[in-house]
Amino acid sequence: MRTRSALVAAAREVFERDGYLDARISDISKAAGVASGSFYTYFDSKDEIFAAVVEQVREEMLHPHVRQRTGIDDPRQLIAAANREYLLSYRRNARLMALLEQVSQIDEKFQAMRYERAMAFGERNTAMIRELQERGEVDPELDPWVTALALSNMVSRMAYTVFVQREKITFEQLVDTLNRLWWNALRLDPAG
Amino acid sequence: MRTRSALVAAAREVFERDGYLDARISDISKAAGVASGSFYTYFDSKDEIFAAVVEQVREEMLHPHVRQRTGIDDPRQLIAAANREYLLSYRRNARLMALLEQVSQIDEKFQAMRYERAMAFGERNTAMIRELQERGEVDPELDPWVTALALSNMVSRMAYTVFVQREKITFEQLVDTLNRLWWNALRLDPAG
Amino acid sequence: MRTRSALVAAAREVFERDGYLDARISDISKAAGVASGSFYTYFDSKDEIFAAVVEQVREEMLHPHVRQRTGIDDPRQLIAAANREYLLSYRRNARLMALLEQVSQIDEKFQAMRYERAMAFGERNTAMIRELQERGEVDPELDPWVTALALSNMVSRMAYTVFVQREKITFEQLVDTLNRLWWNALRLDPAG
Amino acid sequence: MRTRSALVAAAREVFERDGYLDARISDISKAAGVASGSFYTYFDSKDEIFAAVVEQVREEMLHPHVRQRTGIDDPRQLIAAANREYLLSYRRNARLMALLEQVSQIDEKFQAMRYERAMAFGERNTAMIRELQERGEVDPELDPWVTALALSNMVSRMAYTVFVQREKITFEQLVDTLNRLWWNALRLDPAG
DNA sequence: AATGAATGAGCATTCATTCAT
DNA sequence: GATGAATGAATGCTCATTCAT
Repeated sequence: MRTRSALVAAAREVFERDGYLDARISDISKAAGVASGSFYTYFDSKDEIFAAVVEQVREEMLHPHVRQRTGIDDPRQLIAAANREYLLSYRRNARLMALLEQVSQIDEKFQAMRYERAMAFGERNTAMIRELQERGEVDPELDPWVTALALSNMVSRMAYTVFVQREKITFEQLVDTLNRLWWNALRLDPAG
Repeated sequence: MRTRSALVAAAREVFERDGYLDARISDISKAAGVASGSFYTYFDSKDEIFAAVVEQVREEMLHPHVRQRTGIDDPRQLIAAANREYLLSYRRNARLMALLEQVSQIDEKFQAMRYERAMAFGERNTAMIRELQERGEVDPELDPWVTALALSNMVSRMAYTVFVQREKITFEQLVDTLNRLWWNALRLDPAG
Repeated sequence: MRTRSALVAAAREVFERDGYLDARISDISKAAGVASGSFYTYFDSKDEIFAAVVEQVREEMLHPHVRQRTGIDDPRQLIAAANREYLLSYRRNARLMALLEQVSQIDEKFQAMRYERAMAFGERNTAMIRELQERGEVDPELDPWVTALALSNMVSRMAYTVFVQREKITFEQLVDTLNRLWWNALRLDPAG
Repeated sequence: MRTRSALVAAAREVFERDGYLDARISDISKAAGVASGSFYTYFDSKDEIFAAVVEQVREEMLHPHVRQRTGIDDPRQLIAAANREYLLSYRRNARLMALLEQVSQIDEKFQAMRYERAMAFGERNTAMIRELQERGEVDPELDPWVTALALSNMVSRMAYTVFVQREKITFEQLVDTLNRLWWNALRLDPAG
């Protein structure tokens, strides 16, 4: 099992350093300090170990930051909190997020994974928007599903632009603007 | 020159069918009905012929749609027109846009190309937003540059979601929601 | 015919610049300012045009320097004159001689050519040595044929060492030493 | 290591049979009875394995023939012994010497190698000639360095002529004539 | 005779995967 | 389980040669 862990850790390093395509299985084994053949005791292919890397990171991201919704009730503050959390997490794992973006363009399996993740986000937000519309706090003309997807995409794409492509925008500038855009877009009154 | 055209046409076919990575140069030659060596009379590498495909499509996109801004003055209508035009164009070339997205994750040269294109869009919109802020028609709290990038990203990402990932959203639903989100986000009053 | 001449001249340039192996037929045509296909109107292959280059140089070497033995009778002076002439000619055409050396290692046809040339030289010298032995002026213990070959090889190899490999030896130093070595080797008395 | 040895042995065979240029790496692998890819476990290129072949032969040539100078003091005998030893060794490895000659005309790396070897020989002989001149046993008019190079070249070139080009000269005839030519050339008196 | 685009055989090289130890 | 040498399929690229114009 130590070998397996070493391989996953090494794989993350190598993937982040060389990119998915240029990462050779022999490089991963070498970085893990094991023989090239040992790779196949635990994984069958490059995409399988990549999945393991992603899985490991997902666990890391969940464990220490299990923020149960801390009783925030104001929708504006709720949105702001969610955006900040997402952006912090993205920044923390920027290299891996870049990698995921890359791999999802190369391997269909991961394209599906990313898609599902986006949909999950979307659904959660859809529910929120719909509820707020029913409460009369949000522009009733907006289609909740399309709106949820669009705003989520806006945030994730900006995270990519700033943290991966290194567009020179400060973190606070980014969060602040995205929050305002969400609020405005939904016509969430500050009075809310 | 007939050979060159045949190669570019064949390349587009093969790229759209197999993806950039799986497209073999020999396949392109074969699809063009020329000898494998003929490829190298016109191109030096796969990315060079891909650039030619992109260039050709860009020309196609410019020619018949040279819409000089037809005297639209209302910012809401201006935004709506731009969104519609962009989405129509994206839908028309969806396969190629998907390809560009893929290749820009694989080849740094195209990553740069896409980045520059995004920046150009962004700058145009930044200027518009700044002007509208000065006229008092747009939320003055928004940072023009971050806002422009965010909203552009929102639109292009939704185009990808709908036309490439085939998320089931109708064209009118999409344009309509994106327009509203732009207007709301900027706090552009319907009154103009 | 102008095309043929242009090709031969261009071939010499290209061969001397790039070496036999790296010289491409298309380069020769380009250097001659003719289409690549035109090469085949006059030559069938690289070694054929190389033969033409060699032939042309051979003609150049004969024409202006037709030194009939100008009544030299002293064997020592005869040898000295032959050595000097050979070395001057070698120096004048050093690049081509290097090329010949190279090509004779690559193409059997030219190996045979060089061999025959060496034999011709050898035979002339064999006759001379035999005659001098009969006159009692040369060491009678020496085998005329082996001696002739050995001394010829000594001179031609030193020409290569000095004019091609650029070993730092002055021309006069070279001629002088080789002359003495010939004379000594044959035990040709200065008294004549 | 068995594979490496098999490759070097096979390479020597293939090189001697086909010549350096026509030897394909796949042929060498095939002759060694290993997969084509295995070649690259041990060598990076054709010239690298050629260097290994040369190295191996050099070792073979050194081991069994470590002739410490057996107290020969007479310069004539010393020269005779050196010539005989050189010619025997050349004859024993004639095919490889021919190959070296060929490759040194093709690959600059080996040209340099051959040149250095010739210089080493030359320097040893230069020292000997200078010493004999000081002792008054050798013609003082000869330049020691040019003489050493010339006589060395004479011997090595004759070895090539006889053992590679198969000029019909018996071994004893060859050694004997070359010895006399050395002695005469230096004016080394039989009296010692 | 001249052109030069088109041809396609030929070979080096990489690297995921296997398997005897 | 671990090893790592051996495997061999797969493909890009060059360039001498042809031939329709």
